[in-house]
Order: sequence, then structure tokens, then C-alpha cells
Amino acid sequence: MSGAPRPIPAGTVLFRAGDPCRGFVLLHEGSLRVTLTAANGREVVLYRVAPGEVCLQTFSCLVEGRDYSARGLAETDLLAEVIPSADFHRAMADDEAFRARVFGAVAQRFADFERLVEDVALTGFPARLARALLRLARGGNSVRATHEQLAGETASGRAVVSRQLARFAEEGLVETLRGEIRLCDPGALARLARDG
Amino acid sequence: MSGAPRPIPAGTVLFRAGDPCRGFVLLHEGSLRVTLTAANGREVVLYRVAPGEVCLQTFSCLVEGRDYSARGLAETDLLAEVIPSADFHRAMADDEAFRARVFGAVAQRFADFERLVEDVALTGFPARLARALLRLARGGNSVRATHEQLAGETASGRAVVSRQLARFAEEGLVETLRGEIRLCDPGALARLARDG
DNA sequence: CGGGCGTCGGTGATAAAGTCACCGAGCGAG
DNA sequence: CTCGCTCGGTGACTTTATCACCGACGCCCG
Repeated sequence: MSGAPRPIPAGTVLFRAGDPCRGFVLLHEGSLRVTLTAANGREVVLYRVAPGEVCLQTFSCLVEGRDYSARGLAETDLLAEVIPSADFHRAMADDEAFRARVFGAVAQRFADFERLVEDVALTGFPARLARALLRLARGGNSVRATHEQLAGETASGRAVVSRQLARFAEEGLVETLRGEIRLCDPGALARLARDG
Repeated sequence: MSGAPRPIPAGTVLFRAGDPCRGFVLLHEGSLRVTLTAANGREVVLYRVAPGEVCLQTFSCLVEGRDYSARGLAETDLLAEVIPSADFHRAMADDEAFRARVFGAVAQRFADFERLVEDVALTGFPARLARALLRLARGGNSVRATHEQLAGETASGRAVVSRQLARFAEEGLVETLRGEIRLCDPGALARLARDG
């Protein structure tokens, strides 16, 4: 398409709220976390961009000429390609496959947002936390994350997470270590995640 | 593009969660409200589709072949055009103006979702309610809505809205009538909406 | 006009969630 | 080992949400 993919080390902030937008980001490898930060410092994870996806934070910027409204952080080392605005528009016009890819990303983001809203607005905290654990475990039975990070995932406070995890541990659903949560009974967690 | 715009009376449910998707909706006139409903019956307003915009709930469906995940209700009488999937894809390929319009709608939805998440996850209830009132007043100084509806807008409960409105009334910010709220001090409300 | 009835809103009681502050435990660096 | 930092546990409190109930209003109809 254009521009060579370039490596970006984990921990890099690709963009922050208020930044002007430089180009369209297509991710080849790694995980990009997009978050929203409140005035008081609280932070929620909006979604993650996976390999093969395009970052749509960028999309809104390019289309409307707006600045970024959220923060993008490289969760792992990345391999990403930055496509200039003109090239992006041309590819959208000419390249069927590229269009399909962007559409897919848009649909995925919508689904993510809907999930997030449903979680935050309609779901009790225990189920929300169970969902976050299952999501972050990605099929495995262990999550490497601090309570602080889980608070970001659940749009809640660190103390709230600590207490709920303690309750889960009492019931034998999880085991908590420093910086890691082991899922002892993923089935029960999944049931809790579904049934509220 | 295709298909004639057709009138739809207020109150019509255009789609509900789980429905298969029939086509791509382009709105000419009126206001379409898209909501998410919980198992327990609680409902939040995700966003509204305005004239000239496309309904992106439809978008995700067509692109990914998924069913609807939310509910679409005609808030007023509508004039809408339904574009078959094939026509939609062709227009996206060929028609620059159509593409620009769809992109605009996507960007708008993203902004709406971000606002919603920010409201629900990062903002205290009084500010959230103030924002909802200002948004629904659309520059005017009166909102025609029941407390129930405002609960949907703020992703909260009816009783919570009642109490907060009573407090606003005490402070002289609003005056409450049956089915209507008068904004007596929009400036103060705006300040509250901004500063949390 | 005067009931009957459905929606709307006020309110008390209680539970859940979030906030704040503090402290001790674990871990790594020097 | 000790310093210093992050991590997590916990008590006390505030805010928000939920549940249940009831009176007020509007409307239709006899």
C-alpha cells in the first residue's frame, strides 16, 4: 500500500488526547491499547487494536479533521504502518480488500463499544469483573495484571477490584498472587459473566 | 442511489436485538433512537441518528453478517430509505460523496460512544444529568421528558433522577413540571456539566 | 360531574458500588 | 540488609442504585 511497517517498543504512547492526527495506523503485530482518561486521573480501557486491524481513533481524526480524543499506548512491542491521509482515501476508493478490512475494523469497534456500554451501564460489578478476567485470560487460566489495571478494564476503582477478587477467592473461583490472578473455576466465572 | 424514501410513523420499532438485518438505512427526516436493553428491562440510549445520517447499527450487520444487537425506535415520524446490501457496497466503491457521508456518520458514532462511556464511567451523576438536560434542550430552555426517559439518557434509575432534579430545583437550576423540565439557569448547568 | 385507571413522580429504607486514606507486605536495586 | 517503590488489604464514609409504596395528576367514560 505505502510506507514500510516500523517497529515501536512496548510502552510507547502513540497518541494522547488533544494531539493532532498524523496519519492512519495499520497494525501488523502486537497490541495497542486505547484508553480514556478523566480529569481526576481515572482511566478506562476503550478497546484494543489487534494485528491486521486499523486504529479507528485515527479514523475519526482523518475523516473529520479532529484531534485525538483518547490515548493510545503500545501494550507490547508493535510493528505498525502509518498511511498518509491521501493514500488512505485513495485506497478506500480503489482497493476492495483494503475497504473490507477497514469495514471489519469499524464493525469490531462498534461491537467493542457496545460491550463496554453494556458492561458499565447495565451489568453489576461482579459479572463485569468476571468478564474482564475471562477476556484477559484469552482462553488460558491465568491473568497477569495488577488490581489497578483490572480497575481500568472494569471502569471501577482499585479497592473495589481488590475486595471482589477476595470474595471470588473465598468462593474458590480464583487464586490471587502478586500481579497475577489464576482462574480456578473458569466455568463458574463464565456463568457469572453471563447471568449477571 | 436506489429505493424511494418511505415514511415511517413515530413509535415504530425499526429493529430489535437479534433481528436479522434487511438493508442499509439512510435517514432523510426525523430522529431514530438506538437503545440497548438489559435482561432486567433497564434501557440506555446509545445514540440518535439524525437526518442525512446513516444508521450504523445496520452497518455492522451488513459488513459482518451479524444480527442487530440493539433496538431502533422512531422517535418522530421518519422519512427513510433502505438500501440493499449489494447497492451499498457498490456505492461505497464508486460514489465518493456517499463514501464521505458514511465516513462522517462513522466518526459521529464514535464520538457519541466516547461521550457515553466518558459520561457513564468517568462522570458523577449530577454532571451526567446536567449534560443530558442540555443535550435534550438543544439550545432551548425546556425539556419535554419524563424522569423515566431521563434515566435512560443517563444510564441510571428513575428514582435517582427524581431526587437529583429535586436538588437542582432547590438550587434554582431547574423547575420541574409534569413531563417537562424548565432550565432556569442553563449557565450554571453548563458549568456543572463541564467541571463534574 | 365523578369515578376508575394508568402514568408520573416523591420518598423512605436498604443494598451495592465507589472513594479516600492509610499501612503493611513483597520486590528489586544498590 | 535497607531503602524505596509498587502492590494489595482494609476501615470508614459518600454516592449511587434498587425496591417498594403511595399520592397526584390526566384522561376516558359512564
